Amino acid sequence: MPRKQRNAPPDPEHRDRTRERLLRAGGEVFADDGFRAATVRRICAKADANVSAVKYHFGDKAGLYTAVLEHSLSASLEKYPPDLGVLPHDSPRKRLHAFVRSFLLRMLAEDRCALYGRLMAREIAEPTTAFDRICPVIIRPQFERLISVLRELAPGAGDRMLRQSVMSVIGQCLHHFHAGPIIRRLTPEQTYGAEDIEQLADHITRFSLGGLIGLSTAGAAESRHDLRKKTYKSVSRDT
Amino acid sequence: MPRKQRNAPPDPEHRDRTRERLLRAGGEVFADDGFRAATVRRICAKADANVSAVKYHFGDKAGLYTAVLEHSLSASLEKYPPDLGVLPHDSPRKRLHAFVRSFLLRMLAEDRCALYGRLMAREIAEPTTAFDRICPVIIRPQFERLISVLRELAPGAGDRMLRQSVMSVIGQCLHHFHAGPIIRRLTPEQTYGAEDIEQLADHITRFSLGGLIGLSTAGAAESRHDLRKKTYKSVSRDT
DNA sequence: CCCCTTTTCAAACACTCGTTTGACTCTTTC
DNA sequence: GAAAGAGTCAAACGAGTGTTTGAAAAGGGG
Repeated sequence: MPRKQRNAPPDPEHRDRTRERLLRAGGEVFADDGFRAATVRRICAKADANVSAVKYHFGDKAGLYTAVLEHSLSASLEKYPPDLGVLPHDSPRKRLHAFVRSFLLRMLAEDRCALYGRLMAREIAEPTTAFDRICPVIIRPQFERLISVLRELAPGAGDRMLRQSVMSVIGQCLHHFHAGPIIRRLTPEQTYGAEDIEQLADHITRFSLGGLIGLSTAGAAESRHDLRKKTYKSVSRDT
Repeated sequence: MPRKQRNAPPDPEHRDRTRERLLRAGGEVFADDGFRAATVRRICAKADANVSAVKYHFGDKAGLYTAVLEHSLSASLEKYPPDLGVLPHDSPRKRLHAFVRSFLLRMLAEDRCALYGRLMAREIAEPTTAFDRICPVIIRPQFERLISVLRELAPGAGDRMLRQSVMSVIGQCLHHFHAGPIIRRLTPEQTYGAEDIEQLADHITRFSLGGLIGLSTAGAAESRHDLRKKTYKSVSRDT
């Protein structure tokens, strides 16, 4: 519903649609700076709109933010569907690769459709009031989906091991977003073009596959008493 | 040099040392909120000091921040030395475990000595002007040290694989700090007591050891053409 | 004694933030 | 043409921020 009620815009040439320009500019600024650091003035300047337009169209800054979230969610799901073309009966490792790849693409792709992934990543690092609505419908399902994939890859693993493995996979992916500027400085060889993301998805997938195997097999054998110096009483194997 | 020149404090009972109270309060607030979100008024309230004390003792907010950085660095190195008692001729996997464990402890320990790790983690996610001074003396050496450990664990690995494996290890550790609140909500079973950190260090170490093995061996065998659907022209094996 | 330095304090300054106001333009409807 | 609504705009408001000011307190040295 881009055309509002029935009144035409005041300036038919400049094609009003201030609301949509605000959504677009807001998405970029929120994704770059996060909710708190982003300013409505910067968003409005980028959208070539007056500051009071935020109040008129969205109520306030938080209203614009939630509108941006919902708007970019649909745009992202359109381009990067949850499974990225992988069927549920594909091999688990193939589904793990699809998960990692889509996760990375949603955050790191220079495409505008990657806005939602960046917003989610910021929401994880610095939750806003919108997190309560996002968690059960976005975060939680992805968490459960990844856990089911990992469970197939490590059939004997216990719940704690699976939970922590999910964190290991997610942590690897998110790190390249949150620490992106630092990584670029520390290792300028690492770039984030389309091919780099594909290669990175391969790396994280293989690294995680190996990690799961390492957890399942070598766990009790040697690293147990080799790693620890003072073996705490806890650390009961959870498999 | 806590005692300044030669004059005693104006209030001998209340034990001046405003400067040290500011350092302590500043460390907590900066670690909790990050440099930008932290406010000097909150720090001064916590330190029971006047706002202008920041200007007097440290020049400005940035001066207090760098002073906090240097002050907490020494306190952290005292309790969590770089190698945590691991000798350079220990086995590489033992050194990897020591690295991960000290990395986690420096961030997640409830101890006040973990301030510096938290400050570093915030600096990685949101660099300040102090990052330029910190990078070559703190970040870079840790990066190189971890790379040398991983190189021993995967002798045939190429530079790119090693770099990305470093990011995989660091990313796993940092995730538990940055996403801590979300993890606690998503999986309340995960806590971060002293024993939990030890167990977490075990998990990340084993996961990463397995990941390195998986990268070195299974790399070319199957996952190569199994994972990819449209095989980009890049992705030259770097081993 | 007065002068000097060090340190503290309440108050204000200059700035940015999100938000609000009231008038204004333009279109549609009666 | 008049009334009403949709949308925009410059300007200001109030609350926050980091920073600065100028005076006052306190002790040491001449």
